[in-house]
Amino acid sequence: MSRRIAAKPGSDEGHRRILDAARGAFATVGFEGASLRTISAEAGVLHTAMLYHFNTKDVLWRAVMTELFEDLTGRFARRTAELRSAAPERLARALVRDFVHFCAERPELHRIMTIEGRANTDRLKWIVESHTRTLFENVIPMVSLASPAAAAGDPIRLYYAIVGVAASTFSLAPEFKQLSGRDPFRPKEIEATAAWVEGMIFGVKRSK
Amino acid sequence: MSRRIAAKPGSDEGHRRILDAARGAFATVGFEGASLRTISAEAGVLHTAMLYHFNTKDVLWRAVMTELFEDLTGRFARRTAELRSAAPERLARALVRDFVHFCAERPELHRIMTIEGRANTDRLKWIVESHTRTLFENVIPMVSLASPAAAAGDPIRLYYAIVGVAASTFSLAPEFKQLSGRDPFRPKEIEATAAWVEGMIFGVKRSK
DNA sequence: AACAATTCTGACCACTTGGTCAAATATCGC
DNA sequence: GCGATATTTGACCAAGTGGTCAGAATTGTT
Repeated sequence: MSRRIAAKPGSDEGHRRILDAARGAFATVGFEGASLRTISAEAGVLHTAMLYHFNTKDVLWRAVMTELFEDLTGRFARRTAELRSAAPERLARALVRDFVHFCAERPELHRIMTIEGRANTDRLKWIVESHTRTLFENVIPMVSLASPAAAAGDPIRLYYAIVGVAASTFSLAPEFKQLSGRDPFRPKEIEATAAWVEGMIFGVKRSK
Repeated sequence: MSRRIAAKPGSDEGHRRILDAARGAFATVGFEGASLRTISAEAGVLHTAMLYHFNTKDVLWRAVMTELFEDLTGRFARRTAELRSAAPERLARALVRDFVHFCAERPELHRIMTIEGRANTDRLKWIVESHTRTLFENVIPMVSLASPAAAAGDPIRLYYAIVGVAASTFSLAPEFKQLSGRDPFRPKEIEATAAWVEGMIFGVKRSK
């Protein structure tokens, strides 16, 4: 009956609900735009209780980002293990599709990245050095290995092209909907996005 | 000697300086994140003087957006007039290059669009109906006309692919710099961006 | 039942937010 | 010069900001 979120000490249900709310807020209005009280209210918590769990707004933001990136890298790691002995192109195509589905399921990562990427803040420095760079250096070579055309180009540009095309319809879903009348999160649209990215990287679509 | 920005009544130098400051603020921290006082300070004005010129924050934001879009559509109109009797592909390529250069000169448009596109606000509705839709319907057909591959695909997806690839390195310049050590605004990089977009739309690069 | 550790509450702080308003000042046509 | 108009100022407002803190409530352990 009480509004408290974590019945037992040590339970991290409180953390989870706060993280969920914070992720959404940071993704739509950015770090500065999100208010601790708004986030707390949506998590069913007083903002002071939240400051007890995460000492500052900054710590909360870092927790959100770490969780998001670990989800993505986890998916990549599992897929890489699964297709360890497959052809490079099969792995690369699978990773690209995984990424598109991740962007559809969790558009918040790209949304936050496109907010934080536009100003030289401590947050940007932290996120690039502790997450983006590793991801970039681990995944892009696999794609380049599988696509001669991609390998011939600029890896950094390949990275931004993939991310941009894979994520933007989800990241800008409200605009996409208003402009086209279509819902980018419908399975058909997600598949179309994946096909588009695959086509951009590997050229002609592989039949079947 | 005084801090006042408009010596003569009717002079719109005040408007211009305020618009410049507001554009930068809205582009980096978004509508909610930007504060009238911060904008005013950078324009060398009291926030109350600015509220005299633009009645509300909303009006100021709309003024910024209108100016940005009119710049872009103006460039497109001039180019279309210039190449009225040229081959469709030449016009389409020129428009794409114009767009890349616009994104490099004025990354604020894309930055603001990627902030506003993620939530269903009155601002998004207004901007799509009064600017984005017209632009989309006027320019994309020209590209589709010139590129069979592009015409075969989904116009909306073509639009998002072009915008994403053309603008993201500029829009996320700080991240791009930190990740690659390169400056996306250098002429060589701008040219590389244009070449990438052209290649994506028209396939193989046309030799000289 | 008593204990300490954990978790939650609510009052409070200094500061910033968008916006109003009356009064002061600057500029113009005359 | 004068009067009218355009512009700028600074005091002010209610509301919201991130954060602190002392105390209350809840918990697992004994």
